[in-house]
Amino acid sequence: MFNERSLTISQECEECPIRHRAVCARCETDELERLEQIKYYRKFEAGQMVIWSGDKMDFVGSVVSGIASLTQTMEDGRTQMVGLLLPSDFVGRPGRATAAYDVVATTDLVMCCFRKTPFEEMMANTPHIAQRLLEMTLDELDAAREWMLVLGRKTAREKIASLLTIIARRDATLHLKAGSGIEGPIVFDLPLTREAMADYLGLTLETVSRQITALRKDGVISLEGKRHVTVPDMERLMEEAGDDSDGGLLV
Amino acid sequence: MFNERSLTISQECEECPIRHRAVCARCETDELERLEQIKYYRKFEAGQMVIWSGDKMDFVGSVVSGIASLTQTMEDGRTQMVGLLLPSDFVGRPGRATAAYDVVATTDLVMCCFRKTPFEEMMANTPHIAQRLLEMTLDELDAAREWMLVLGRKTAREKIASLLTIIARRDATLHLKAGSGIEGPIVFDLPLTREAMADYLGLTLETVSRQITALRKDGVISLEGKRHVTVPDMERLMEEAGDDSDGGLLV
DNA sequence: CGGAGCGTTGACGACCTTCAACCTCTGTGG
DNA sequence: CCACAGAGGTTGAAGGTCGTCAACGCTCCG
Repeated sequence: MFNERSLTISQECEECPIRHRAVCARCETDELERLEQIKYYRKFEAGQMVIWSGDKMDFVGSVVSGIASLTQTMEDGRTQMVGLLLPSDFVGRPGRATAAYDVVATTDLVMCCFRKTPFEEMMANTPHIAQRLLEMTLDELDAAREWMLVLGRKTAREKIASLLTIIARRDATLHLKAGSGIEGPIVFDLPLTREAMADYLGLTLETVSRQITALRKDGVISLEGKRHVTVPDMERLMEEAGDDSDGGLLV
Repeated sequence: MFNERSLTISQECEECPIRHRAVCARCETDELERLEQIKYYRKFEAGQMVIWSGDKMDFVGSVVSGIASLTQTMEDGRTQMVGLLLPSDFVGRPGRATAAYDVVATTDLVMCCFRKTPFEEMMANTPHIAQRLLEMTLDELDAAREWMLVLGRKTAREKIASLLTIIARRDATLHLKAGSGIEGPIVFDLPLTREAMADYLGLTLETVSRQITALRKDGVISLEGKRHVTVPDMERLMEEAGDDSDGGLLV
């Protein structure tokens, strides 16, 4: 296979699609210039490992495009996804030498990376970066806790509906920037295989498949192919997820 | 009942039991003096609500002694504990106006509080506080993700063993400060009711009770009363938890 | 064509929940 | 002083949800 890791991708920070949501969101022009000097891009193909748990982690970075997943694995092979990394999400922990989780490219993936030491130095004298990272970490903590409720207390059907809700909501905030209302059917593609969904939800892939079929038969969603989903009534889906229909706190 | 909230408790930061682990851990003497001016203590009795989810949250603070829990509740009453707050843990989110979770005093509780606005102002010009808060938040995120594996993939027996392991480990790091080895039996009291354990583990209280009985019958633990636990062989307990026996990353 | 990857469906059974009875301990009031 | 209620906990029986094992379909690709 062609190793794409070494590809050089040139991109100005000012035109970066994640400029205003990533760890650099609050940086001023001069700060951005310094970041620009130490950044480099890496590409991964779908399915490729980005980092192995326990390995030395000599870089940190942001997801620019594509999706990556954070997973934990037990000795006997049971695995649980503990995070879904979307564009602008941050990978790596300043101050820690080794990776705590496996990071896998779920789709083709582009990351904007910094070697750890220069980044940590910049963080020390650039409050804007540390502030933004704190904000992002607090958001992730909220998302993780939200997910604990899903894992601990929801039924298989509710779990699927919850996942679909999250993906639909994220897609909505991405696409319709203008406040074109949340009415009408919502359409999106599942970025995950049935197995990845199962790992996310603490289910087996068979149960995921069955519950998706059930939601389809009950008219909550409709499918074209395996991955293309239409949600005719978003409120209905959220009821199935067991959430308040007035929308969660998290975006 | 006697309302203990208004009690004044005087305590010097320098002599504070959580001085070196809490959000103020990195503060210099002068920074500590400023914190001392805006801090105040609050006491809660076991079972008392500290904050209701959705309520306006006009303070933040640290747990000084006792245990509090963070819980989420669904409309139909299902509840999931999403965090266990031990001494030195931080409560509240700078930058957010309302509480995202219920906070309940699980035992009698003392908190060191700051009104939110003055604290946020201090944070803005005291990097030591923001740095420490970032560190603590990253630790909490790790703990939450560890817990996602427990909730999503472990059996009831493994869940109980995991909880016991966490409590035992924490108790060990608290008590034997000198490196007196991790050999020999470990003894501690459960700070949670069976119901609270169930809420933490995503189980019913009956299942918790049955699995504790099973672990006792199998000699993994022994009990005096309902709450006093002896672990004769810590390694055995960790095997039951499904963890690597060589100890997790998290303390 | 054969195989791999992804997905669906069925049969069966284990694990856990649900519902219920009962126990112990503690504090309260007659 | 005892009765009683309530909280916390244990145990049993029955049933449902979801996991396991297996067969099969589809699409893509060498």
